[in-house]
Amino acid sequence: MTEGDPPRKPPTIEDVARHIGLSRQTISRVVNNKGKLRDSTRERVLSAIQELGYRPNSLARGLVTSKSQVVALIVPDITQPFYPQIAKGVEDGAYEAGYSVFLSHTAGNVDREINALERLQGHRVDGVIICNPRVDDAALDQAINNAFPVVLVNRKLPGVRGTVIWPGYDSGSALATEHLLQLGLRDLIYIGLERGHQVQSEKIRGYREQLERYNVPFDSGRVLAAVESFQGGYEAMRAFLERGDAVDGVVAFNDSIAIGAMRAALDAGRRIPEDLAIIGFGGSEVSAMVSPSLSTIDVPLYSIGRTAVMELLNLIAGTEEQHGEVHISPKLQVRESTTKKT
Amino acid sequence: MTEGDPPRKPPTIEDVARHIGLSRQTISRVVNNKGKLRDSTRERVLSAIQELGYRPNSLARGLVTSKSQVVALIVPDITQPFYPQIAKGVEDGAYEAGYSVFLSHTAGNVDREINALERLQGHRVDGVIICNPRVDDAALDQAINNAFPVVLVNRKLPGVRGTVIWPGYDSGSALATEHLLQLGLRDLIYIGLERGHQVQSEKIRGYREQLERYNVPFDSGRVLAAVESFQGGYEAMRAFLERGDAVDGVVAFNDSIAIGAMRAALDAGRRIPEDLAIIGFGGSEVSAMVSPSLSTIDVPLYSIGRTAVMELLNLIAGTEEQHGEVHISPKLQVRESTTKKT
DNA sequence: CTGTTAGCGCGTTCAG
DNA sequence: CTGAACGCGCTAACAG
Repeated sequence: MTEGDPPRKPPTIEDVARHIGLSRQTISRVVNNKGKLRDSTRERVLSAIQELGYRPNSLARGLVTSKSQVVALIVPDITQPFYPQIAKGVEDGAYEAGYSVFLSHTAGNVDREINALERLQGHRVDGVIICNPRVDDAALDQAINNAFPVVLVNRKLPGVRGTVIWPGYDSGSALATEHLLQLGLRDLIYIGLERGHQVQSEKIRGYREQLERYNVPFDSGRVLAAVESFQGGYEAMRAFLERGDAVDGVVAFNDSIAIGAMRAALDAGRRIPEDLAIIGFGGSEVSAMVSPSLSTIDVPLYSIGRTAVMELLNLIAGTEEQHGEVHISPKLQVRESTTKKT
Repeated sequence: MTEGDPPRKPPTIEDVARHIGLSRQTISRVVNNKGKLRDSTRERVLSAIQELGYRPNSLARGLVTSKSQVVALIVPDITQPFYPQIAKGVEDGAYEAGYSVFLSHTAGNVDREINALERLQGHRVDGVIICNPRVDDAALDQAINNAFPVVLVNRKLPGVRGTVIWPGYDSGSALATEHLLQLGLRDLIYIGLERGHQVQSEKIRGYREQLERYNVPFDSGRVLAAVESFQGGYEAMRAFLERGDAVDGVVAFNDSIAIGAMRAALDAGRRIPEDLAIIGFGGSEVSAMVSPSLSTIDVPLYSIGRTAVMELLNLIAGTEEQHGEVHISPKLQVRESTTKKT
């Protein structure tokens, strides 16, 4: 019966105004809670809005206010661990503040990252959070200066505006290493990534510091390079074990690698943790699900996300310095993989 | 030196026009590739755009075209398995089509879901994808009819416009069950959720059908209710084992529950798969990382996400019926937890 | 307390 | 092929 009601245009503020014989401005006032107006008027307007199902058009509003009430989160790949939790923190914080959030993922591709940035610029987002940015400093700087405030997660950008959220990779790694050292283990190895980037080098720094603190010589030959995955950890560990060098403890770059390494060790007949203790990094859900469960460095991802939006909203509101660094401390989470049974 | 350059307003189309002494219209034409114009003119415009760093204002554009080039994805919780992969599929599809995507998560809260829908309505998004909607049919119907096209994932909505993407839960569950039955197992149990919802009942249907096909009586006392988590699976399995009833095979609602159950069985001294075979559902990454690795029903989440956007873009373009159901078939993934060693 | 007048930046007519 | 006028829906100034 209902005749084809194709894209029926939504009601405008004008429609509401005419519906009750008032001016647009009055409607606008009650919608935005600005200025004083009679309660009875407010009531009438509110019920008219209700009746017509009026929703203020954010596009029009943004056009005049130069504020879109939108922020964006750029991640390399939302399916990778870390990002979903960060995204949740961002979403929650934004939601509470009345902001909507764009999600863009870049597939670790610089061009796509730049492209996303430009598109967001077109949408006039009020601010952007970028996780593990791949673009170079100049591009970032340009975006920050010309388009919108930026919060960086996992990337330090010296001399550039924008706030940086930086999980304490060095301290976390130190925590992990010290934990093994306190267990009396001395033949440690580190399984990291192929190419050193900022995160990797910080983690190795923490590892090395603790080694030296315990008077264990740091041997770069005992820092293995692995592909960033379960498989990568497996391969690296298997290859190392075949060398026959002594090892009683493994510090891994992240949980996936750690679990891969653990699996390889088990397959090679090592008992965990009796023969070999392993500790990961990240505090992923998986770490509790594997058997033996994996000790790890718990990174408070959700609060990283939340902190990131809060900082961003501050930047947007202009109530804060244009740059700064927020450090977030990870915690040691001890599980079976480093617990000698008594 | 650069004097405080606070929110320097971005250049408008007018700025570009004046910069090279042409009219706005000309600029607009080259930006939108409409109408014919001299190549030399196009060149000049393009380089001016480049030089000034001009980005068309999507807000203004959307205001006049009634198209925002934005779609939204609503999920209960982006940190739950499934959603990140779906989100990635959505993002990729949208990106290629020149759309940006809003992500909103609802924490499984109906009010927040409605709120998100309204906010998106305000942003004049061109369409919305909702995963596991919690809102009632009426609210959905209202949104669909008055605001934007909707694609539903994991929710059948009879008699309502909008496209539905429905993974074959029944066939997947049947696949899992049949797999165990073919292994010669007959004392099966099913570990599902507390409260039956659409997905749960479909899965149980597939389970039951296969049981009957193999002349194994279906006993509702052997359908366990668990909280949807690793812990939940663990508890349910532990409680069941304490009852002492015979069991040689477990079909689980999802991978987390399956892994929890597996852990409980191992803790109770059962060997897997020798004493007990377990199969999950979902094809999560974890399933390959646990030991023994978990057989599962692999759901092509990425392509579900991709399919969802494609359908949505079709709806937006109006080139397609206003409703329909797209079924996606999951596949059996055999791993150690159901592989008798020979 | 409420109404009137301007644009915000852009695409779309319609004349040149 | 190009320029001028109009309006998308809304808020910010001013009036009244």
